[in-house]
Amino acid sequence: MSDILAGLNDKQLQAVTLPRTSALILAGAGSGKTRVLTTRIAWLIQTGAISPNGVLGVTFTNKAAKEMLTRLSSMLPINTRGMWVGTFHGLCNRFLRAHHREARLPTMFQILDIADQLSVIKRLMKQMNVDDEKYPPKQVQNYINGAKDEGFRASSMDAYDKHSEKLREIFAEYDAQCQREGVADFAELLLRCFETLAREPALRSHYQERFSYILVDEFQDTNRLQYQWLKLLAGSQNAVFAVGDDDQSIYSFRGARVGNMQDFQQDFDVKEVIKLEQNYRSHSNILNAANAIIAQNKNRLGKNLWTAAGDGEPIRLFDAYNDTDEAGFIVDEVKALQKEGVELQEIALLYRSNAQSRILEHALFSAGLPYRVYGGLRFFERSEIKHSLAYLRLVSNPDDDVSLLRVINFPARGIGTRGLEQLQEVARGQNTTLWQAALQQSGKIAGFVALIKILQEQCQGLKLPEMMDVVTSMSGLRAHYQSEKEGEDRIANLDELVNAAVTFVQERDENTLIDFLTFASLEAGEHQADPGRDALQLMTVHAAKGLEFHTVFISGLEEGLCPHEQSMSDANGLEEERRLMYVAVTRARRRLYFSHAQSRMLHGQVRYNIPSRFLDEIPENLLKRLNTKVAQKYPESAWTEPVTRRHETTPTWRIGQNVSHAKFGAGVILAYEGGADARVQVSFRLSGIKWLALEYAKLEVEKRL
DNA sequence: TGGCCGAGACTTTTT
DNA sequence: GTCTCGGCCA
Repeated sequence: MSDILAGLNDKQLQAVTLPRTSALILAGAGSGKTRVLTTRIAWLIQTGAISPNGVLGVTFTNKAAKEMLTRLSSMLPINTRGMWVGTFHGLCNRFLRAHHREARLPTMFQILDIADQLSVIKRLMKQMNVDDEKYPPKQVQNYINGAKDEGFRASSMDAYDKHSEKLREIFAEYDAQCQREGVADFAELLLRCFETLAREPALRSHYQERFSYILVDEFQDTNRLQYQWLKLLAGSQNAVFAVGDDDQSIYSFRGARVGNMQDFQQDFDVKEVIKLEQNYRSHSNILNAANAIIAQNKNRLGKNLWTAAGDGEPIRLFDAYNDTDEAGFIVDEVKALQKEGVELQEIALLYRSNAQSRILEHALFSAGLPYRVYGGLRFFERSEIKHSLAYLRLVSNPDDDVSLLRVINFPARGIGTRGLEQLQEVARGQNTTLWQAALQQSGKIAGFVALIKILQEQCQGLKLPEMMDVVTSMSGLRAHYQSEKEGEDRIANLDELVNAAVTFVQERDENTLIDFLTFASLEAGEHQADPGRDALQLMTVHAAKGLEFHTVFISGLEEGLCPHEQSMSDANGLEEERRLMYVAVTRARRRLYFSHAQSRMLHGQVRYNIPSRFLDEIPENLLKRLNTKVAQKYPESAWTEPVTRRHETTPTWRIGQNVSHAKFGAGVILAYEGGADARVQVSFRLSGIKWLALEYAKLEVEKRL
């Protein structure tokens, strides 16, 4: 009937044109998930089922939200600007700004990122005299965020001993402190929105009536709170269209709950589960490998990818002598691919952990190959940017203690630790913010107060980019960096911040300071600039999710790295590692390389790892082994045949690891010798130091608590 | 106040 | 191996 449906396959079409009921779309990698999602919205609007206002579209990343809106406006002649399509956090923020009174937040509340949050926690703990050895601030932060992700406040947390009581107490104090300062952390945005909707029937029914169609992307990544939030907005009437892939759930460590997919079918009485299994990305050798790997997982809804595109090339497997050798191999292959005409930006080097990138970078750098590493500091996380934003935040809300502390003595104005301690003392005594306490001070602190007041006056009526200029100059930031030896980059970034403000004002109609500050918090910017240049893409497997490349190298496929040693002890952890492998494999369109190294330098130690068990799970006929090169390159003595046999749960050994032996009891590994008859030196608690041949001695990894 | 040094960490991180 | 953090000193 209309051309927006043209080219959809049967399953996609079925999903797009479902009647108004809740449905679960199991969308495999490369199955056209985003297309289905956006076409569904377009179809609903086009057929008159709903107006653009009645749609709620939720994603996890700004990128995905933007992509949906862009595609939508290319399909339909509508203005997408006012539509409620965005990230969980973005939409909740929008709600909280609109209903700040009901949500009990100040008009200009500001958003804390993880670093800001940590500094609040540290400060608070110092104030409360909590021992940070016993309660590492990072752990406290995880505790608080974990609780909020589950929908809990301090008051509903269990405490069964001194330790958990203390944590709960810090949690409560932390929330009180944020409330005083008028700031909200990421999890707070969601929780506060949820609580407000739950508490205010009028608001709730307003939104429930408005959003009769709710669409959710990456449903497998939702946490408990997000699930409850969706449930609340759906009420008993609205249709939730949940798109996700349980096999690509790789964020459980951040609170994602795959189980939400099962719960969803129950709670929303889902009659329609549609599987999108046709893959439009890869050749079938790649898909068959992915299918074979993921089939080993017991806990899944079940799905098998297929393609009409033919077998394609075999997957190339390289057995490296060590990590340098592995990197050298990749460099050689990349050069060959380059000669074949493959663009560098179409080639990805994936690894399990960031630490692995260094050696690859080194090899690429020596070979003169341009590359781009994802995952470093993002634009809005840079210190000079955070400093100037802190001034801006103070202009907008001087009660923001985090920002005040960040810049009260930066650039240095002679306000030392003692002065600050005194200030904090006063604030604590009066139960107010640092700013309120600072207003009563004289001397240097009064000077700072005056500066902020002047900035506030000067910014009155200015446009955003002009404000930036005023603030960075008058605060002395610019001058400070100009006098710094290595300050050029920082100055350039400050200029870039002004540019960002210009673009922000142009792209959206918003022009207010608070909108920009919110934008800066919720969208931390690109991981690295310079995307125009043709360069290899280096990133973790996590970062690669959602992307695709002509060629993919997956390196470090060794037990202990992938699966990671800290995840392989329990079944759930191992299954998630396998999903990670599945995600990695399905990134490749045409060519896929696996590599592993017999030894590699990790944490300053040489470690000898056996090949990843995931390699064993791939049918041999899909693989092409490329071992010959290494055998020639290295002398007989140094080269040992790749280990292919192995029992189910062979651990990898490293120095310092706790192990236990049937006869000798518990001990610690002192040294390790690799090779054909690998042996370890163990210091046993009761029986002293011994060398043990790994082939015979039954050593077991000591279980962690 | 800044800089230097030693200790300890160190999986992944959409907002 | 390399980065960050905290303590201590000039």
